[in-house]
Amino acid sequence: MSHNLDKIIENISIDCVIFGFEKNELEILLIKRGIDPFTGQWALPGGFILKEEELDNAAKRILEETTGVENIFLEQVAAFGELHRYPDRRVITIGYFALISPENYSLQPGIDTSDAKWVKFDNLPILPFDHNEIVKKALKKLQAKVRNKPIGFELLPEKFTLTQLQLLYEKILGKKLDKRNFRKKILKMEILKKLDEKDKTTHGRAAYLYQFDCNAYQNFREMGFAFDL
Amino acid sequence: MSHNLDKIIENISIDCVIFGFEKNELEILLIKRGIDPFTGQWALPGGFILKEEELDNAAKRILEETTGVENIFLEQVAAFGELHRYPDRRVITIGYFALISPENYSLQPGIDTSDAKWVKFDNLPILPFDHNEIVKKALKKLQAKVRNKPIGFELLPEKFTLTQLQLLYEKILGKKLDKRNFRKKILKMEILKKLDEKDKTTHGRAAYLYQFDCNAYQNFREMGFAFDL
DNA sequence: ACAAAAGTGTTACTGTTACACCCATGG
DNA sequence: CCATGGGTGTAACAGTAACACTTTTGT
Repeated sequence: MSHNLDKIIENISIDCVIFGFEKNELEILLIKRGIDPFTGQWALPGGFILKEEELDNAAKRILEETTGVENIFLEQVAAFGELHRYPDRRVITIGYFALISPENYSLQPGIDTSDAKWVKFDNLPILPFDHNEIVKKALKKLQAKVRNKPIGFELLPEKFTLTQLQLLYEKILGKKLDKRNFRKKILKMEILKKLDEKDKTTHGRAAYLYQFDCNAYQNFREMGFAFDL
Repeated sequence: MSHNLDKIIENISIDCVIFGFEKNELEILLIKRGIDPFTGQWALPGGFILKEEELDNAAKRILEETTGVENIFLEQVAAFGELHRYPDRRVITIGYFALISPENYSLQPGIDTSDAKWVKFDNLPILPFDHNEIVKKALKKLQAKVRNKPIGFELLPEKFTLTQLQLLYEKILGKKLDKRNFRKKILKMEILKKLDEKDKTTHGRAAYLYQFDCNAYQNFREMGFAFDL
């Protein structure tokens, strides 16, 4: 059921790019639109801002209402305002993005949405509006972020192997990394706790599981890496 | 004279953070508001988007109409949408920023603007709306940019000394840099042409003047520095 | 001749890259 | 016992950081 038109700002919307990582694949969360324009097409979860609502809250609310994913931290990407990006009238949209671990959330399509699913990033279809543009920019932002701050906590299950973590980085950056160098680098940060358990689901030798050390991790993220002149 | 209200989108505005560098000081371009709210106060140049206008063009037009500065490249910072940032009604603003060399532009206050001037960044007054927030975020973006790509072309006069360039970097980054290391680093990029002329306006020993080598500079900027994992 | 700013190299250290083999496990 | 993926070290190289004195010029 759509929101009352009186309560929304007609010319500004929000669209969310939600990245997930599952079965060693980078994914993105799409919804099937339940209203015009583009009813029935897969698109980014999005919606309009209420007149009395902060932007960040609007993003959270819209994501929850359309996909059931709640209580996550969304970050702004940019505003997108091409003249005819929205067919009916002039609508400028503000892109948001987030990283989550799909297995921790169950999808429940809601307002204006008839379905919701994770799609492999590599198989992303052509999306309506300028949604492919938004995804592209969100990915760039994510790549820039990965170079500055450690990432992964949000995308991986609680326990994971170093190989999984490396695959995640490779998917985000779109290139292969050296196993030994990657491990050295990531372990030197001292944000990982090695567990006694091993992951036995894989074929060959069992791999040790790791956990993020939340305190160290948070410190690191707040400071960022120092890329100083 | 204000634009016709029918032609603008009421709920979305643009505000511009224009950085300059003059007499070894980082500056910012402010206008004196000629209309409510906040008539008579110094603020960022800003205005509303026309219904049939691209965002980037709107930013250019607004900057030109309010300050006389034209034909420069503006880059988006972010959208700012706090509930009561604009007193009369809900207005979400999109921040833009640019770097220019003040001496190359003459200021001509225009629409809705009674004056325009450069203000030292260190003496920035308290600005109306959330303009101080916008400036803060624009500076962060500028700092991030400086770490990725060479900068300066836009902010310095055609001919400049290495000391001037270093001061510019120090002002942007807000810290002292080592003279020898700075020179080594910047010269190794091979984006500067050493001239035969010297700058005799200073007190002590005269310094050689340099120019940017536009081709090399553009290449460098497009590629960015490689901060690879 | 003195005050002011320009210019210039070296060394130690730190981080990055490239690279190949043995190990544990399940089937 | 073999196929599969896990795990490990080192050496060359590149970049960064710390550091102080001499040179040129105008007054």
